Amino acid sequence: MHQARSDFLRVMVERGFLHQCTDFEGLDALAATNRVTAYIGFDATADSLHVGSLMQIMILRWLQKTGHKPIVLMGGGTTKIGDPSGRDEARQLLTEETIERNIAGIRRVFDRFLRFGDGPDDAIMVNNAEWLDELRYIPLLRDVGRHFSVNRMLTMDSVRLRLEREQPLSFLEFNYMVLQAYDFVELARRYGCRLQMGGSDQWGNIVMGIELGRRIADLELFGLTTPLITTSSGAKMGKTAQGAVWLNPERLSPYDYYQFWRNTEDPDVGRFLRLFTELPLDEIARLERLEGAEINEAKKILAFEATRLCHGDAAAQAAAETARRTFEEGALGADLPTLVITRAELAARVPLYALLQRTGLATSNSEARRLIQQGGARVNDTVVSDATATLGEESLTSEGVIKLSAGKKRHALVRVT
RNA sequence: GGAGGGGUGGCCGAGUGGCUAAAGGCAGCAGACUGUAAAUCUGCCCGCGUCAGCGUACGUAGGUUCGAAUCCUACCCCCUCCA
Repeated sequence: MHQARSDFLRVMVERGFLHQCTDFEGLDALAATNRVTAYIGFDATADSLHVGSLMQIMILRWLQKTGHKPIVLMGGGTTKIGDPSGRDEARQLLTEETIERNIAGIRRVFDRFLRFGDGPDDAIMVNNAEWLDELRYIPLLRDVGRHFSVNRMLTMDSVRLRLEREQPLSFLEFNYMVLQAYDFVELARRYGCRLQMGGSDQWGNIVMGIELGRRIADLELFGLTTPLITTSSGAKMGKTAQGAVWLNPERLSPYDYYQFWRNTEDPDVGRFLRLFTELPLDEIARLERLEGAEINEAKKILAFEATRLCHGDAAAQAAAETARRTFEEGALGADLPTLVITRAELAARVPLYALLQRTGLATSNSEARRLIQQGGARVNDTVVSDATATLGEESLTSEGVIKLSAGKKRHALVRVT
């Protein structure tokens, strides 16, 4: 489609990050000759981000790699109010301390992907609470509010779709786009930020920011969005059995993160390699041509590279090695989730279902029992289908552990002290 | 402020006094088939319990009944229309 002159936009196009851009040629010309400062906003509702945000993280990374300056904007101000979307009555308001902690956790994720500092192309993280907290209503209405047309706002997708579906839309939420537009202008003033990026659902908000910048500060700003990413079977990406696929190791171990990518559906492999690894495009083209069982090689590379970016080389090696030993040799991998119990407890015999529950392979004893009855539970790779079975010291392997499995893919170890 | 409609299991959504731990769908788990993929078929899917047992559950709190998700009262929340 587009021929980009700038490294940054060329990467965006070639690797599939670009969905829409407000002025492709203009931005391209700017990025080809100047260092561009760009930002993406993130909520501070959890202490980590999940793969749903990974595209956004990757474009900030590419931005930096191609010589530009990324700003990570934390929505500390907006989070304080609480996102009013949906019909969910129990949205608890986050306290200031929680938000602080969340921002700190998210910062650790970004530290893996970006280089922060004071240099011209070092990334910075800023919190919109810095300016939103101090806004005064009347001045805001006079200076900013008068540039927004309600008629226009009502036609924006985010609002229109809600109204058409007769779903509630609070005034607070209606104002989100005003605040977000204001953020962009504030970042432009403070840091010379010229570009806002985001998911395709942010298009309307981004455009509002650009218009506001032109009206109140005579700024020429740009916007760029990424496509909404789903798996080829249509599922929203980033959900798994246990919940969201988190990017920090306290929430999801590097091994599980590796497994998430390892289990990518065939048709997604090429696309994911382009988006979530930094392998050269010709190498990716080669990998995605693999067919049948051979595509598993490509999935291993995807899993390894994606894990490396997020958790570092050592963790990725360990995860890959554990996966290899567990799946290809049927042996034990050191990285598997491990439960430690005392030798005395084991000697007194422990029900299998209890161990399954305690290792996290089942969420309750009932679920563990069902698992056993359905033939999905294995002890040291032998199926055990008696729901009343107990384990004792005889189950310890020569390595001094018990390997428990739930189905073919989920494994855990029990060790004694 | 007035009138009407509604709050059911992770989500959607049936259910108007016992047969309801609650139809159906989605999501999820396991088995079969495979390539740690997809699709398909089968079983499971509140908790505790070595079965058929018990405990909780249909917005919240009470009440009526031998018996309530279903009836009554109060409260909370949501939606629509009117003012």
